[in-house]
Amino acid sequence: MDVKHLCLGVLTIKDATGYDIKKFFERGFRHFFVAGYGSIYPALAELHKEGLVECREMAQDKLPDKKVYSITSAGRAAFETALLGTEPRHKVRSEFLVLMYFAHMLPPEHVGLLISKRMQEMEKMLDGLEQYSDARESFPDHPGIAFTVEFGQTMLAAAHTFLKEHGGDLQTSVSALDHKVAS
Amino acid sequence: MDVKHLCLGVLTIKDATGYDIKKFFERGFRHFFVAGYGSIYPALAELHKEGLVECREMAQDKLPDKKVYSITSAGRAAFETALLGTEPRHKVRSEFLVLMYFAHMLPPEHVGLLISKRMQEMEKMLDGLEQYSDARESFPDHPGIAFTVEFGQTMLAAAHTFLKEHGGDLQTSVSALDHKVAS
DNA sequence: ACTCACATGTAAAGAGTTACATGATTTT
DNA sequence: AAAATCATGTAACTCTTTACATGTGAGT
Repeated sequence: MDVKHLCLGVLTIKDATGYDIKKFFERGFRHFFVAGYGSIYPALAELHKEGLVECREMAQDKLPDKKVYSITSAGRAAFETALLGTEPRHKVRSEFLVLMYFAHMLPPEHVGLLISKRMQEMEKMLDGLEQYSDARESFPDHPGIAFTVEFGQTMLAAAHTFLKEHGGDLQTSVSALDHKVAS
Repeated sequence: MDVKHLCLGVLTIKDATGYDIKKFFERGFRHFFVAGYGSIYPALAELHKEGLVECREMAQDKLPDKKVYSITSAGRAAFETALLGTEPRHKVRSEFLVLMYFAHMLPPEHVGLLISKRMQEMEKMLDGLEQYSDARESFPDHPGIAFTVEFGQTMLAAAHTFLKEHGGDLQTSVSALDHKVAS
């Protein structure tokens, strides 16, 4: 399941331009999949070459032409096959937690700053997901959308609470160590 | 913060072979950083070339020679610098959640299977973290270890609970859609 | 003045994964 | 008999990230 297939997946929901797809990613699944233009545009070009999507070019006033892609029936079939063969991985790569792991090697204030920054990011993501709070009604035949949104909300809330409750303690411990080293 | 720097980080805690480092990764930070031999061994070779680690070769009976690495003072300094310059990213890439997002395109039993598999994996990871339940006492000058372990336990528990409480609903919704399509 | 939204793309570099290659010992 | 543990490494492949390249219009 790479960016190419995910684009195909988005196109099963609605027609879209590369730009739209990026937006869609950012809103709906930023918390579990990230993709930039550098991978989306080449993916769409390839899908087109393979006949899995069609493309209508639309001229615009004072703006570059829009390329609206739609999925073909071959594309839909390919996506379904890909889904069935996808290994259900779930990988986290957190430089933030690496930093927390080695917090004892950082200035205590830096630790505090990192934690509050991370909390802010989480709040931003939670705000983004809030826009999907009506997913159950808006997408009655896509129950997975509400499911993943609620999953994301649950995870983000749990992480946020953890940092709020234990972040201070970590900073305190690091400070204490600092003083010991200094003495 | 790449595998190279993380290896350096592990070596600030204790001397280790490439094999040991992999073990260490698996136990202590599997929930937020993954690395295989294919990235660890080349990383150690480079660190050695750069003088950031030293290496003692130890012959063994009936087993290949062991290469035990230790960090040098230059290595320690390099790691501290790297830490201070590390962007606190936290990225999730979940094919599992992609599958859940598109659950309506999968056979309902498949959805159920995916969820229970994922829950089992989580249980395994929780078991792994349990071995670190005494981290606060075992590593009194590394408070970040207990912090990240508890963070991981919190996240895994929250995810597990979510799947337990809502996984069935998703499967039910998908089943209902299936019948509608069939009719 | 500056930043955000709209809109598409390329190219090089960087990083990690997977598969390959080898092989004895211990546990199940 | 099979699987896991111990132990090291290479090479090709795949994929993504980052930086570059260009430009208008609207809002603050």
